[in-house]
Amino acid sequence: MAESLNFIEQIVEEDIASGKHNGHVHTRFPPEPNGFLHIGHTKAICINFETAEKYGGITNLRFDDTNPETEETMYVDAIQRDIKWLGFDWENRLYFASDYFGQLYEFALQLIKDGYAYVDDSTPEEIAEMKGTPTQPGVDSPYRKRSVEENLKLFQEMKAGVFPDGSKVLRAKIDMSSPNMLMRDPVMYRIKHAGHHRTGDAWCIYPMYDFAHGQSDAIEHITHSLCSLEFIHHRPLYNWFIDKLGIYPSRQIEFARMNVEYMITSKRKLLKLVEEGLVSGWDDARMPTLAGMRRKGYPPKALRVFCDKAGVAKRENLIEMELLESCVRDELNRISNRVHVVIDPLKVIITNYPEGKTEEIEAINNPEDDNSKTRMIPFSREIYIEKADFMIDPPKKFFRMGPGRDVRLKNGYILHCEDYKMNEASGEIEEVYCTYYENSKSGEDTSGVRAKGTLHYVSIAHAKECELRLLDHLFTDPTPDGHEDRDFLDFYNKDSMVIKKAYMEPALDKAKVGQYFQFMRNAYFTLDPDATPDKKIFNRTVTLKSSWKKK
RNA sequence: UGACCCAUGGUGUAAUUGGCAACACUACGGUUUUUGGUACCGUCAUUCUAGGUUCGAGUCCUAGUGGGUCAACCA
Repeated sequence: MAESLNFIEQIVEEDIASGKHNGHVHTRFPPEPNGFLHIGHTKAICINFETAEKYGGITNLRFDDTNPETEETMYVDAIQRDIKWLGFDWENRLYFASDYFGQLYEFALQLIKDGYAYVDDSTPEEIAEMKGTPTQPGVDSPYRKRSVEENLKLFQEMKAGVFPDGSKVLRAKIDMSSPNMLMRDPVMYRIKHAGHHRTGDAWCIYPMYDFAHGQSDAIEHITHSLCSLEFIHHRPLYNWFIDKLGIYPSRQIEFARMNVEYMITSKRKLLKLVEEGLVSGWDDARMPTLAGMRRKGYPPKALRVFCDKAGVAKRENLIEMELLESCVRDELNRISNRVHVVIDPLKVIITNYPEGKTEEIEAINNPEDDNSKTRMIPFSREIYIEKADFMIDPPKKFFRMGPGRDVRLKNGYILHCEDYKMNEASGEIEEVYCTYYENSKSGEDTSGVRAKGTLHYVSIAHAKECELRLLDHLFTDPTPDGHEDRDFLDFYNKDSMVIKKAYMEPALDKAKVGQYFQFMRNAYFTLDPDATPDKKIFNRTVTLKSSWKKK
């Protein structure tokens, strides 16, 4: 049973088989530090780290920090924290493209000397004009024929800071009539008198992506440079620079980026959500960022499995949210402790239970875990159950509480519903009266009573209040930025976070950030960092599946 | 009036490289259950179209059709 390989793995295996790079596999993840990592990056991180690991190779973390105007140290820190949280390790191989500015400058000098680059004084508009269109060839810049000596002198002066921003650029001399727009003398260096987050004011010229990325790959001896499909047109240029410079032949391979329903990955749009206050920040639990998903309660393992299951290919794709949620539930089912929390309380009085009496009932924290510990749940005469778990006139398939019915309390007794009190004016049920079967306690049930349904509850006297943040899709449309005539904000889901008060069992008082809980029969939750010792706040990660449907 | 990439169920990915279309998610049935959860079982496709090569085509060839990408001193 040969396990099937994705197309990248096939290429890697062919390379290993042919002895290329002595069978070494060395990848890199190259984020630009101008935003938080999101679900799309997660995919790229997994592909880069996992393919290297699969073939005994290693992966570098390299910040592509060639644009001083948008990049910040804060993002550098956040990005590292997020990758570590996912569980990947770049060990001591943390690099910055800015570390190579000196080397890159030398490379540029080399190309100028070899007649492959020239300084252009044209304005951005003129350069765009001369570039032509996809269907019309471009024309040569009047500065294209400058001598090597003049180019060398001007480029050195650019570096020395004698020219203002935007007055000159260094361009590769390739082919202005190439059908590939990127080969029409692409800009290699531009002048920016701006402070850089790492190099400060040491430089006033900065390399463009195309003259930094491939060269950085080569410097680091990256064997397989895995990137998303939109860079496919850059590959000829990537190879052109490697060829003309005679440097390490890294190979660029493109895969289709992963799109997920109800999520957007445009940094510009994500930043807009933050800046307009539609979310509380990059780590808002509704954001498709790693920081946001962590806060929402998605376990890192679930995210990794999700990316693996989504697969790797070159075709456009839109992954259903259900697959992500399935992965999250699967992991959470395995690792989370079960607890009792009542959200919409209905008071139940157990009339034959002694007033003032309290019992502690032992409950298993996680039945899916053989090593699971237990905890004690208080039980007393007055409890809360969910409003939805009681009906005056229930249909036949309703297995919960109703007048005259028996129902099991999870980690408790079997109750027999005797009566209820209804508010005549509102029609709302205010209290329910039950009796309990004394010999029906969980674990030592000798009553012989068979109850079809099982409810969760909290003892009113022992329950504590907490706040729940019921999270839902940030957008009401699966592809909010996929409509030409509509702005993505038109689909902002106003109900993406609903705040509710709830009653929790006392054990939850010790909940910590990073722990996962299953609020039984309801959903998975995790503690939000906004919580204080006095006020517990839980984020709803994902609901439990339910085959019970109200008509 | 160009170049490049892509095309398999509702979704995503497979198919030993020419040999009866598989897996996962969803949906819908059912079994088990002190969570209407979990687990388990079952059901759901004439591989974009038309020709061609072949004993045999999702895989190869030709021509279409459809979708995506490329014209930032962003990455």
